[in-house]
Amino acid sequence: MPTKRERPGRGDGNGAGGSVVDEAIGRLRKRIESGEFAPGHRLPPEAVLAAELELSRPSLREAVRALAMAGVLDVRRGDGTFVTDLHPERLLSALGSFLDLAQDTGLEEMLECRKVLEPGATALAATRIDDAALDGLLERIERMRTLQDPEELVREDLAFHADIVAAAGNRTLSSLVSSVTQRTARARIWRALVKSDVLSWTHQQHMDIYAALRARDSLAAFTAAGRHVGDVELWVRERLDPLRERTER
Amino acid sequence: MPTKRERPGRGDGNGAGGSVVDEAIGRLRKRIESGEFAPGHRLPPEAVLAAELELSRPSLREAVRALAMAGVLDVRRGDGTFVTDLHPERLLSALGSFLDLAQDTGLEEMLECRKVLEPGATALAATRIDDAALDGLLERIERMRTLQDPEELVREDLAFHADIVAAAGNRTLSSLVSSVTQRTARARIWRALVKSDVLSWTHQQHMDIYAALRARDSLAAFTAAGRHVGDVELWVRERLDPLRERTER
DNA sequence: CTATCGCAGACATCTGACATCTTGGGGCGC
DNA sequence: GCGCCCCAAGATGTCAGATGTCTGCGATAG
Repeated sequence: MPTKRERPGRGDGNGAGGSVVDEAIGRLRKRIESGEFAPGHRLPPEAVLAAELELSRPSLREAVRALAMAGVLDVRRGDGTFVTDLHPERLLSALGSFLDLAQDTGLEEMLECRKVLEPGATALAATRIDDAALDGLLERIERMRTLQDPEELVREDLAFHADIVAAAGNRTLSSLVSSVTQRTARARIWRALVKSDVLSWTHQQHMDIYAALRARDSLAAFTAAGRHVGDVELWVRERLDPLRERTER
Repeated sequence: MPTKRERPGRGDGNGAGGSVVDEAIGRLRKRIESGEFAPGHRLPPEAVLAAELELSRPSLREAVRALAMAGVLDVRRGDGTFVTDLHPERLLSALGSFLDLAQDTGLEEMLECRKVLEPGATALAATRIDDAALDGLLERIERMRTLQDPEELVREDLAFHADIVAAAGNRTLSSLVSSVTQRTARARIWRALVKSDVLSWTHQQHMDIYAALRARDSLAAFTAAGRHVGDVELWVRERLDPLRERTER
């Protein structure tokens, strides 16, 4: 029997699975991989494509919608369906936009990822950051001293770290970090935690990181970022653990 | 008409956008976020859900398919549609499988990400790895000495590093690394590069990493992994650059 | 008590049609 | 001749209805 089509557990759904739609996704994927549908390419109208793949338009639309969700295709109403630029950061950001649905139990894992990512990214940034970006960072630090609204403050803190990673000049790395960071940024979580005592030590640590970057000192940047994230992790953990016991079933 | 439905730019497709389907995706997302649809929960039949959201079944199916692709929903034919466990690694691996569609120009960025990720992950693994995992690593190293087929060898090398990251005990971190690593693992690229001279230094470096892990020495593990990835980067770069000039348009 | 059969429910898919938006060209006025 | 406006073609967006097929569980017979 050539195609017995047993069910491979349908692990994550994509690939060439048992359904017509999954198979269409796989076929479209292959045609993109092969270069037949290059980045920026406009693919045939839905009706034509559906005929080629031998399925109905609604089913094709499901496949296209799925690929659009993954950041691979870009459908423009009234115009056509196009292949995106397929830049890693686009695919990663599509991925990351769903990461904040993760269970709260994953928060510690996320923080641990930050602990791995940010020191390296900051060290990398120290070798490449330009003066304009440095001035911007200093500006953000100063602004954080004046802000009172916790939500605004968290946003600014996030932007501070995002700017640093962006200064590393690796957009893939940026997307990776933002995927993880965004997850820890749920306002509703932080709002209950943020108190006035945060500013005291975060400000100093931000200044340490800034100074290391200004000096283009990778090692110091690595150390400062590592300590900062580590302290944040401790701070969050000791405030979250008692809260978790209460919500335990 | 009550809902004027203006278009807010339709950023990357998801969220509550201009189309009925996008809005349905956003609404389902919110209901999952709010806890109304908890992990493992079975959501209403398509017909009922379509009625609730005030759209047709094909459109609802597009939304459901998109969320299934993102690893948020799990549709079982003949049974129903369920919310997955929403573990970060599931969400990451679901859309992460599309990362290898990224343009080849991103390969250097990917390697740089590995340079940031692997040392930290390896250092973390040094604090948590158990003896069984260590034995498994040694076994892989030995197996790599005997293998000849480049493809098999690359696969084994990948598994070696994946096992280390897995030993760090952070599944989110594992998925993150595998997203990046998998991208650099395109067999067609490596097959042209791998030569017999690879084994000499990779074997020694793998042994260094193994020794550091066995000693539970985080710092040594960090250093060894960093040097290994750095050397791989250099090795790839000096073999890829001349090849790139040739394929330049 | 167990194993098998059958039915109801749920997803899978198709056919066909209509609505709406984008785009580019033709007609009109200047 | 040049530029603006309008409209028609094409593409996606959405819907309705109908039928196939599989899963899971209860009923039934051994």
